[in-house]
Amino acid sequence: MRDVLDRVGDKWSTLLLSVLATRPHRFSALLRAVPDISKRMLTQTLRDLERDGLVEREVFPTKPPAVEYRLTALGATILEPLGGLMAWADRSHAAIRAARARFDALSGL
Amino acid sequence: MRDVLDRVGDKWSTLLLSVLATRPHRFSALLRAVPDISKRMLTQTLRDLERDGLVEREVFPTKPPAVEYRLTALGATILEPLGGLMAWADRSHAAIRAARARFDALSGL
DNA sequence: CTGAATCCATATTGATACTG
DNA sequence: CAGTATCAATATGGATTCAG
Repeated sequence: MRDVLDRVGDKWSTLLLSVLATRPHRFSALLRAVPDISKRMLTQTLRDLERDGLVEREVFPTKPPAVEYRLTALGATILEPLGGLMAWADRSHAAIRAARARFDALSGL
Repeated sequence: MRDVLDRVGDKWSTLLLSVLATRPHRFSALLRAVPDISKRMLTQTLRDLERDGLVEREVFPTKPPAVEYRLTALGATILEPLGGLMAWADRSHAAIRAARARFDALSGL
């Protein structure tokens, strides 16, 4: 349970799942689609998602090789609950920012 | 957006929110309710949740002092989307474990 | 193009000891 | 009881380099 949510809560994992929700992407396309992710973290996060069966990897034996990543059926099922959470974050970010400002103001006294 | 989800994805934050969902708890009660969390991480996570306005802290000026933590109205609103994700994790953990076993078996060849 | 391997700086965390 | 302070161990992430 904990380690399942650990991945869900991972910054890059959620971003990658969101991007792959629209359509399959190649490695380099993901690199461009997710600003600030390093090649290293992209590889590692994709491996984790693949290991968990949320993403699948297809290699096209062209030269140079192309690799496409797509959501699996299982991976698609997480989009709804994940979307619920992102919607909450969207609804609440104003309130959260306000709370942070209040808190920080009081801390600095 | 990212930093909002960062907290949501945090292992201890989600656990604490779940525990506080049932009823307010005192510091030491939380320490007992969440196995393996250290005093240090409990303090820090509670501060973060308080700063974000999801949890509030009430000090009773007794001797020795007692401090109670409870969900705020905002904090209560996250329970539903969070529950959705935990339900997903619950539904999917078998499939995920199977996927991991498959993946690890192939990796070890 | 896709990725593995290495090196290194920094961030997180646990353990411990101390305080109001 | 409810923290804070400090230190040491570890984990994490970026940059770089190399390879199929």
